[in-house]
Amino acid sequence: LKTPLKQTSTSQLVLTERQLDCQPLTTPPKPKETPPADPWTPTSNLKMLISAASPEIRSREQRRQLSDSSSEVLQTKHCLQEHLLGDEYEKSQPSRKEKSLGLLCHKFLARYPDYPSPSQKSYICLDEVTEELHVERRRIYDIVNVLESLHMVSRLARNRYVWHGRHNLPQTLQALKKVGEENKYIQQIQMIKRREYEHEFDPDGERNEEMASSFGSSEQSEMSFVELPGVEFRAASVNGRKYKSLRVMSQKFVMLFLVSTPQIVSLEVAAKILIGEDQLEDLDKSKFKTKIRRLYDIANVLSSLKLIKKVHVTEERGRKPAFKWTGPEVLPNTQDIKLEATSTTCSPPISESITSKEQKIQSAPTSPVKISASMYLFIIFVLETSFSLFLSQMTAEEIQMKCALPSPEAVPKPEPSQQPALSQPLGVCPASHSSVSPVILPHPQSGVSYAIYLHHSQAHTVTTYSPGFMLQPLPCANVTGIKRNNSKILNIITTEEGDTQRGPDEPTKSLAAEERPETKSENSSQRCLKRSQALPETNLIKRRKSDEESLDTSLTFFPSGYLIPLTHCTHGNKAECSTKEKAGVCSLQHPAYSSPITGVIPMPASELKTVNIPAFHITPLNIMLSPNSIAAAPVLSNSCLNSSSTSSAPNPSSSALNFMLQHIGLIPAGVQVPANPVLQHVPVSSQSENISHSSGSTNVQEGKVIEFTFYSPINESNFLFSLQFLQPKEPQEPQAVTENFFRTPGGPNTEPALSANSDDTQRTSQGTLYIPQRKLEVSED
DNA sequence: TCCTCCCGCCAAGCA
DNA sequence: TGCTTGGCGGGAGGA
Repeated sequence: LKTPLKQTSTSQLVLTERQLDCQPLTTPPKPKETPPADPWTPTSNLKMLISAASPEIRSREQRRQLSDSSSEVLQTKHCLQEHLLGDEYEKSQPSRKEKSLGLLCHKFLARYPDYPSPSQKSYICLDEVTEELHVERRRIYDIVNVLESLHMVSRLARNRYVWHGRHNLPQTLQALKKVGEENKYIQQIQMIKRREYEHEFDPDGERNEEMASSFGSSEQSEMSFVELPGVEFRAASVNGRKYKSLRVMSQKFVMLFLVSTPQIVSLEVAAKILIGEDQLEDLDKSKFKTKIRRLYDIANVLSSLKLIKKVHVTEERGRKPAFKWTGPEVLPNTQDIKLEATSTTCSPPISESITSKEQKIQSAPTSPVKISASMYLFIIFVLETSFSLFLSQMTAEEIQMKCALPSPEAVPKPEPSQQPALSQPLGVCPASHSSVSPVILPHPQSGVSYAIYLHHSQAHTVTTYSPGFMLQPLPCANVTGIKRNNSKILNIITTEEGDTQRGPDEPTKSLAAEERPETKSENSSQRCLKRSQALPETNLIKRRKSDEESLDTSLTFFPSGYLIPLTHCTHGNKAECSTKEKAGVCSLQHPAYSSPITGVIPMPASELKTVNIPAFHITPLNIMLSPNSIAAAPVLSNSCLNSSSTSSAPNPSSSALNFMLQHIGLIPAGVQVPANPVLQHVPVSSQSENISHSSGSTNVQEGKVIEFTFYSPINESNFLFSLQFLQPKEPQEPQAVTENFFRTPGGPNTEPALSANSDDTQRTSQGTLYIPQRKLEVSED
């Protein structure tokens, strides 16, 4: 059926006319025909626009006065319309825009005070509303559902609602933010954005598989309506349709804003997340369009409430509609504040619960010293990505030859008595999971947990830690020096937080106290790989898969790798080293020293053909971790990097970069920096000063470099990073790319200085992030 | 042409 | 059983 064409007949309101013409009506017939007091006319809508633009006149009484005073004018206009010709009259009809849900919502809101007196409840009768506003019930439901999602109204009975106004709004937003964090919307947003990029270069990529992985726990996390205590939810068909309800969609939409930084959400991303939670596999176009439609409905109401505002995010691929949160800032609740205060005044015991720890971290987003949880996640991600890329592009032989690492047999096993004082010798762990034991590293803010697969022989050292917070920094070891290549890789795979979804054979539930069985089936490894796909980029997975043939099969199931210097961890025995290790991957050069960590993101030569200028690199270079730092970093020595030459040039990991930039506030959430570098001169944004979680050492040097220190809540160490905005003035040879890659504070290819501070409280790691200079803008309509 | 979203069908669910 | 509620998608109007 088509939308009824506009009628050109005479006098009455368009809507009234339409209602009379169109049978049957969903709206019950009016008991009596009364002259419209506030009809849909351009004048009335102009009135609404004016009132909407002026909050002062938004009170109910003033509105009604306006309406009354203009009624005569309106009637006169109607008389004029009666004498107009059909075309003219049609032109005089309210345009589509004037009948928008947003304007209707304005009218609806004008009927009730923002903050009604608690003693005097306002009731909403739908029949009255539809009558007075001259709209169909269906439209009122749209409005009421969104208002109900914010607990501005609640349903009393059929046709009857209670108006709460904005009294509950702060509480509601706080609750929604909390739920949004628990549902890991940050990660989902990042995942979608990342995938968008990858899809550009890999349209046939295995997106669904990765998405499914990233939304793996969505069924579990899929929540119904978020209620507030004291605000009862009595939706009529709540049980049957709650998952698709506009109410729930509205709440989720709001959550996306509340957890995003900056608080800009594009419709596309929101729709994908909402679809992803419903049914990922059927990610078809019609479903997407439907979600977008609903989001427009919701956005119109939220805009009327002045909670969001439409903007456009301009990126490389064009202009995208998005919405920016303009509502009240949602502060941590009192419990979080209390936790924060506690954490700053005394050292919490090691056995402090994860939840408390997370809350503490979450509650200090603007701490001048501590890193935000997002930043922490970013570090994990960058390092993971770096190493994944590295792994995916170097065959075992290459690793062996280029790194020229001694075989594990050549490495003397340290005496057990020495181990506590020694930093953890690290290397590439054999991919065979038979020798690894998992622990969970919970991500503080958004809930993604990292399952860290320790070597079997290492697991026991972890069990000495508090099970409540499994990874704890140990007293600083006596560091006498740091050399490269002393690495033992611990596998880290990302998992969704919900342990309940794991099978009984899946080990991460056991936290640190459990050891992994010595033997682990290949299927388990594959499951690990699958879960690991939640974070690595799709093309990485593909590349990794394509490289399986060239890699030892033991690497096939090597989801990702981290170098985690764990003091007190014994290095694995020889039996734990697979053939891969024998090939030099899991070799230990100097067991007595901790590992300086240097990362690289190789770029295949094929990409260099089209990307001949290294606009940016994300290179956690020369990350020097104190031996007692429990941190993650990609494993690759400078010597490896240098010898990589042109065959393994850096790959700009745009996803990681975007993650980084967005979470330090340099670019909006809806903006992506593409992988293809386009060099534009953009001075370092003043936003760089808004790195609220940076330390006092943050500074901008000549508008080109930002250094910031962040604090790892897990190992309680500081990391020093610098963002360098590069503007190459001339194309560089691939070799130059490689050279730049190794830039360190001391210059290219310099030996990283030992940065472990003598003061234990200032243990520092360093890295350099090369950021492209790009133009990114958010425009408002 | 694409974006925006009005409009009303019709099924689920309630009284 | 009639009415309420609301998912859904066609397609109109606007940019």
